[in-house]
Amino acid sequence: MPNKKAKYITTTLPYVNADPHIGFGYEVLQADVLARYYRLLGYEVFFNTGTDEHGQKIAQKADEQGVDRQEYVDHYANEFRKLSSALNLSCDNFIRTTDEAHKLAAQEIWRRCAVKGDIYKKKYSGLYCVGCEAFKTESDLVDGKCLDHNTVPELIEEENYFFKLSNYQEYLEEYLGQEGVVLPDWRRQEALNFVKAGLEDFSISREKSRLNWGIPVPDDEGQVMYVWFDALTNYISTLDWPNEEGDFKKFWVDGEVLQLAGKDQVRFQSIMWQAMLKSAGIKATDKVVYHGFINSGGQKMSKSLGNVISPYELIERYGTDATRYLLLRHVHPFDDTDITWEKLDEWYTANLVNGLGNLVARVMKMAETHLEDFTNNDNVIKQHWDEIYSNNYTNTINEFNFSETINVVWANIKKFDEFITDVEPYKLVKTDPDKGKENIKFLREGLHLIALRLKPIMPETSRIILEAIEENKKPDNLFKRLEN
RNA sequence: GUCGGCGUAGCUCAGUUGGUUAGAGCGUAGCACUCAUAAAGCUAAGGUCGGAGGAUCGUUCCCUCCCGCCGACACCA
Repeated sequence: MPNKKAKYITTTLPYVNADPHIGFGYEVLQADVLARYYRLLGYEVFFNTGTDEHGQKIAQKADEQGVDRQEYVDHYANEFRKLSSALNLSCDNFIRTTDEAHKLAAQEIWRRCAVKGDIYKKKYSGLYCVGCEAFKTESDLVDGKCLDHNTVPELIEEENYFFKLSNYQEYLEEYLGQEGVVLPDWRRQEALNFVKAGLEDFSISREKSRLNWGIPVPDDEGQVMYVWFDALTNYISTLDWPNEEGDFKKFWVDGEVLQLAGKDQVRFQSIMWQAMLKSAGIKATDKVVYHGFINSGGQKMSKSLGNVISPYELIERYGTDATRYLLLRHVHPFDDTDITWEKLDEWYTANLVNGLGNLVARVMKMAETHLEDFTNNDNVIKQHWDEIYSNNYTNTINEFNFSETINVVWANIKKFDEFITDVEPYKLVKTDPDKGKENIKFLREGLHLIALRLKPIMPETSRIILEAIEENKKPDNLFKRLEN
């Protein structure tokens, strides 16, 4: 399929100071569905994810645990890598910000911004809490004291590098003025308002004496980059930038660049990162899609509340594809969503066990019993290819409304269940074998359509169904009934 | 405080460029079927579309005010 723009898709990189969060699991699944879907349509795709491993909090955590910092991040990077395979992600690269190539890229983008005149050194004074080893803002303090340590922070002067975000006010207003660069659109308006209110320069380095777990600032022994400056660069270092040819050219420059992120990321992804790119003379991101947060029992998930639902727990209880289904269908693509084990169980049973699983069982049982074998219907599929991936199915994916996309598939399932009750092919096949078989064949083709549509969403389930159709054999139950 | 969003069946949400009986899925109750994972199908119950006022022949859908919830208003990755 010629002349199709390549597609670049990336998630944000989770900060490795905790176990994988379900919200990140959702984000990475969104990316995976898009990647698989675009590949299915013949696009060249680069799907990036990875881990963000520098910074104060990580150094602190590692030190607290008495673990070597590199070992600490190695451990967590591995945990996140495992999540990728546990969710059956089809990512093309898993980047770590401690990778050597990434470090060089971060330093190169720094240099380019510096050459442009957008980086300068400035004395910065702030309230520094020794206990936290961090600067505090007035809003962090209660009665002038640090909440965590109940101490009054010291006023400390530090010289840091700053990025001239103020240079990009006009540019960002123009960039954010374009419909489509941020989704949902009201977040774009928020970002635009933020920019219009006036932009201050941002500190992008820390004194090495205070924090040394970071990428060294080029040509300055005394400073390391502040994490976010380093981390944002991953989106292009993963494409082997600063090599301007190859993947970078194909996917970033000539391709369509899509980023996925949580709603707390707007300032970083759509403002700072876009200014950095502009400064370094690199094309802007085409679109950033922001999802909401996942809560549980009406509250933010937290260890102290004991309401944390982790992606691994979901996978353990329901399996990989069911977890993909549950998150992609029942988490709202843009707004916050509340989930509980009770609801998850309900959705699992109603839609997967009684819905998809049962339909596959009843159709394939009839096919196995009454049809001789599989008749290759590749031609039929080819004929209907556009139809299968069209209309609401495609429209909703293009709007990143995966929940609606899956609704389309489940509407198909409902239709076929109704058809079976209505036509009763299992009876018909006894009184009028030809007609009965014709109907069963029709159902099997319907299943084929459903399996194709499930490909990006539940790849393994899709594969099993397609295989069953090919072998004309009822497969083992797709989804086990929950015990209690 | 300023700006923005939301409040629709028990739950999660869709919807209306204002027009006869307001929708879906899940859940609940009943009927009925047996190909299937005691599943699927049909039917029903269940809503003053947050509240009050206004403009309109007419509004859940427009305007004003009020109540409630949420988000943005910069150094937390």
